Amino acid sequence: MGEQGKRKQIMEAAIRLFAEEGFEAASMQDIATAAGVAKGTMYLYFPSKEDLITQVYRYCYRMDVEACNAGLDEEGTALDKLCRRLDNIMDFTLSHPLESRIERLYGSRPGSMRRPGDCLEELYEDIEAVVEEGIGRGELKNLPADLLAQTYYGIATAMYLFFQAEPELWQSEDVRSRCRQVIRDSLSA
Amino acid sequence: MGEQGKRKQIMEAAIRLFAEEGFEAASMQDIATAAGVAKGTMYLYFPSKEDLITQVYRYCYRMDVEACNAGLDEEGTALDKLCRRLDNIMDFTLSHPLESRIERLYGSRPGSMRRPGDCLEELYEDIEAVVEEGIGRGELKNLPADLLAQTYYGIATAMYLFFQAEPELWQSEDVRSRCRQVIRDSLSA
Amino acid sequence: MGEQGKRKQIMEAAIRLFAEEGFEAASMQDIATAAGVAKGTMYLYFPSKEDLITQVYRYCYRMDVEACNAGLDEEGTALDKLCRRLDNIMDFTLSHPLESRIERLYGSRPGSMRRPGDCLEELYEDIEAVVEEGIGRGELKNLPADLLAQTYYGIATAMYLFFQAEPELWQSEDVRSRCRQVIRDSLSA
Amino acid sequence: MGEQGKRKQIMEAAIRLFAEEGFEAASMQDIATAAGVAKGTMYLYFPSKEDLITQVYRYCYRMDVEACNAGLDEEGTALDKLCRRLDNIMDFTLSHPLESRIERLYGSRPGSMRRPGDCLEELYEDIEAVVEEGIGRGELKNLPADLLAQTYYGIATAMYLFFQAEPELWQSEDVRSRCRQVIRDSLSA
DNA sequence: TATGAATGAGTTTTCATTCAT
DNA sequence: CATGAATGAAAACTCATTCAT
Repeated sequence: MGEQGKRKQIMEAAIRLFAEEGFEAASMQDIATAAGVAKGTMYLYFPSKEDLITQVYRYCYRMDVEACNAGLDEEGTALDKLCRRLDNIMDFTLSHPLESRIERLYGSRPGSMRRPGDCLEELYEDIEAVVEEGIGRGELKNLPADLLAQTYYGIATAMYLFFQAEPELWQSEDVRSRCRQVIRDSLSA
Repeated sequence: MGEQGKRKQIMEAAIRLFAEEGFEAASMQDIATAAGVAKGTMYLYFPSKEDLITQVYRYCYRMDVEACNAGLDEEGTALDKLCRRLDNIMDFTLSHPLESRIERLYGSRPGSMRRPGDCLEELYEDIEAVVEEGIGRGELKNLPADLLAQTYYGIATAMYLFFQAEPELWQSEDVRSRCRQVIRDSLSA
Repeated sequence: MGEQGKRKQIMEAAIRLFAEEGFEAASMQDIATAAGVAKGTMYLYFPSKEDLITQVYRYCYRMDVEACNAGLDEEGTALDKLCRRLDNIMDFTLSHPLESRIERLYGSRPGSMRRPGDCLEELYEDIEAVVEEGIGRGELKNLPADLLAQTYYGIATAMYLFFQAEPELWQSEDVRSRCRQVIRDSLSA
Repeated sequence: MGEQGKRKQIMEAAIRLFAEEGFEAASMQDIATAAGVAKGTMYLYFPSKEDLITQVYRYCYRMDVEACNAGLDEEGTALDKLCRRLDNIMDFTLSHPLESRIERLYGSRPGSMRRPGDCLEELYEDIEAVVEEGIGRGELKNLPADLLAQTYYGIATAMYLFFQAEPELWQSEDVRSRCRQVIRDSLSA
């Protein structure tokens, strides 16, 4: 028992410390201590700190992608899908603030542009696919699909940053529907 | 001559290295070398690295704020002001990619929420003031002013990140007007 | 094996270098090299240079106190105790010149008066207790006990500094008895 | 005016800062600032910090020697001279605590044994001359003259350290005469 | 003479990584 | 597998000293 439990302990401690202190300020020793393992043990599961960071990021990113894509195919139109996605994002973000902070920290990491494959690509592709279809159908504005996708992502990010600070506001169905309306208005043709 | 030239050299080297490598990865020695001064000279102009970071940030931030607010009062409605602001942001960002990167890096620094007075406050206040007025006049959607302001900011950020990658697209008046339309649609009542 | 051997190596190297070069002039690197360990290893055993200094001092001080107090209760009168103590001091000092130099260096460190608990207190108290008793019995001169104690300490220090330079002289029982006589004459009523 | 005034300002500031902070902790900049001159000016009057330290020490030392020797030839016996000297030391020390602190600091500087000519030699020689004569006359104990001189010096130092802490005690003629008696008893044959 | 900006060697300290047990 | 002592490269910062003005 616990063979891969160690790995999980390390990941969880790393998520918390990276989110709270940042990737540089959290030391391998800090994480080891928080995870209840020895420093050397870290290197049995992750070949380097850089690797740990990447794996932590990918893990958070994957959680996010999956949470965001949940139930999208139940929706008909592109706008419905994007609004559903907003709900998903918000749920994920409010229930997993550490993981969503990791994503943001990693995204603004210097040199992140030099790490192709790491960053947001799949997420953007998923959104872009929906957006492209919507543009094709004349449902969405006629702008480059990646621009629209990025715009959508920007709005969603703005909103979850806002509601992270005031989570109870998002409980109001009225507020939620008006937020969806912002999405609809901004993107629809 | 050159007395305060040294200070400028250091600031410029710091802006470039911080933007390219990040605040932690760029060492004082790196910056000194890039600025063509000795390590010790850095400390004649900036008492500590943290202080250098703060001053670099404030300098970039101030440039940004001033560029963004230029000519806003020539515009009548809140939406006009916000669209003009989008143009300003885009101009600033395309002509000063390093400075605008510094701003983003600083904003996502760990512990940045604990540094009051440093971060974006004035910028948000400027936007919020416009937004609030627009809401009051029934011109903008009836949502919390800070949420609308943050949404606007999110869209603008999304757009400038997009156009930084494809700057020539922003040259098209057609694209520009459709971008403005996204702003209008998303915020107007 | 050798686990706490490292700590000892470091302490010994530190004692030698501090005694020879002084606390400021001996760098952590110097001491590490002399101890045959890496710089980083120093910080496994001592959290800072200041801490190393304090621990080195306390170690020397404790050796001294214990050596000086040995067998004092075998002596009857205050003067006998103080003469026995002189023998002890001299033995300690001649056999541990580095340790006794550390004590003097530390005592004359700037700011040492601001470090209560560090400096000589117990040593003085021990002497003072003997002196006070001797004054009470009319055996010693009627002067403030702390003045007499300090005077005794001054004589003893003067003597060990002298005999450190000419150790073979102290081998002469004749010289020793005349030194004791100096103590007796100076303090007795 | 003030040509050599600068030199004096620097010396006085150095005496104060060295006495208060120690030779290493007081920086050339600190002293320059305290003296009201520019850093570069320091080097017009003193070729190096080490040299400044030495000159400061010699200045204090000379003051001390002169103050201590004052009026000695008015006294007849060796013991009278040594008691008079004690008065002189005490007066000097109580009126010039900084200068006397400098002497002590310098004396316990590491490497001071490697600086022949700097340290106490003349002072000891003066005392030794008196002591030798006293031994020759049978007035003082038959011990090596340098040992007796050092003992005398140790007692005097102990006393002035004591009375620096409680200066008003030294005002009592009774206390003073008993202190002189300690000197007499300890040294006389 | 006087200045103070500039220098760079040197200091303390941290931390990712290795490896013998 | 797990440990944690040991390492040393690298970082921030200080300060005596120089030198152009």
